[in-house]
Amino acid sequence: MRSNVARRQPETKPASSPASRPYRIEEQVGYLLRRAHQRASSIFQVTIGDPNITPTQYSSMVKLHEYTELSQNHLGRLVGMDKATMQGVVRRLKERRLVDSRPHPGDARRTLLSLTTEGQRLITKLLVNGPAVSRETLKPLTNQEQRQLLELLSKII
Amino acid sequence: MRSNVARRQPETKPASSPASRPYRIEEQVGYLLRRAHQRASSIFQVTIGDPNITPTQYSSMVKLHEYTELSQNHLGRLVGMDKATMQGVVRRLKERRLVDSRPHPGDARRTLLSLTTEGQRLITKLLVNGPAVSRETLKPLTNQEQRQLLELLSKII
DNA sequence: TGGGCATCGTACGTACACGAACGATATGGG
DNA sequence: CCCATATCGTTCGTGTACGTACGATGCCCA
Repeated sequence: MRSNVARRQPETKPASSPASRPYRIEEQVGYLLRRAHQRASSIFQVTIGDPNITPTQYSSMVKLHEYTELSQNHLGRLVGMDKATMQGVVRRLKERRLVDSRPHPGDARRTLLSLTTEGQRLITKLLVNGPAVSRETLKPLTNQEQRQLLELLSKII
Repeated sequence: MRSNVARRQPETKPASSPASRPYRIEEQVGYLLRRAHQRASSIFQVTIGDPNITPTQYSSMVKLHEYTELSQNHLGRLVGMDKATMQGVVRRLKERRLVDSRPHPGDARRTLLSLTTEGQRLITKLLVNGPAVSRETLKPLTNQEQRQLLELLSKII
């Protein structure tokens, strides 16, 4: 198609705006968010202080540290995770004895989650490194740009 | 709440900067990037025009559309994906007959990938919707903010 | 008070994402 | 020419992430 070598400027004129730029995957938000998230995760992994704790496990433990006790569903909503995803995260935390559970007294459908003593100890330790993770991730930006980025990301969630 | 109901201000004084704000998970880049990426992915899924094509499959096909033929490793570098991840993406695209492969003439280690005719047809169709995905994802922002966000994300990758 | 509807947690399937290890091949230096 | 080293693609294991379906339970209201 096109003619001999194919490439550059595929025949999609977006037709939307007249003077629209060519469509480059590297300039699309979704692509940039995926790459940025990749980088942030890898910085987290080497900076947080325990290579076996993942970002989602960390957020879950931080929330449990704040609230003391939460149902699995409620925790999932607080950290922005699907209940199906939450299930796996909680299972792994329980297997490692960082989280414990007991049935909800008044609602037999729910399970109340809380940190074990070891979980408390670990999250207290990891929280010290939390700021360093963000600092390292945002390093390429000036202070003002850092604030801007956080604000813009908040707006599109 | 503020006082007796269990928390706020856990006892971690970050100790780094004197006047540092309390550490809230919702204000950390990594967390915001995860949430933003989630939202972008779900917008992609309902907007791109084929629910069976994922964002990474899409980027891979766009690159193959641009370059005509690429080794698996090279493609992975272009779209920012690990070679192990690439393996699965390519396998699924081949299973659906959207991508084909042939051995590299001069290097027996490599496999050259290209779009099949059906792959060409599909990506040409999906590319029409590409801009709409980004537009929808960036909808909460003004034009200037949109440009800012893209620039800031590029900087931290 | 009972039936319909929502919510909670679980299970299964699919797809990313990456580290680690591996075999095959390529390449450069001695 | 041969070996050390690097690259290419594969496989395995672990951990998100979400849709869908399911059973159990709770709750509202007719």
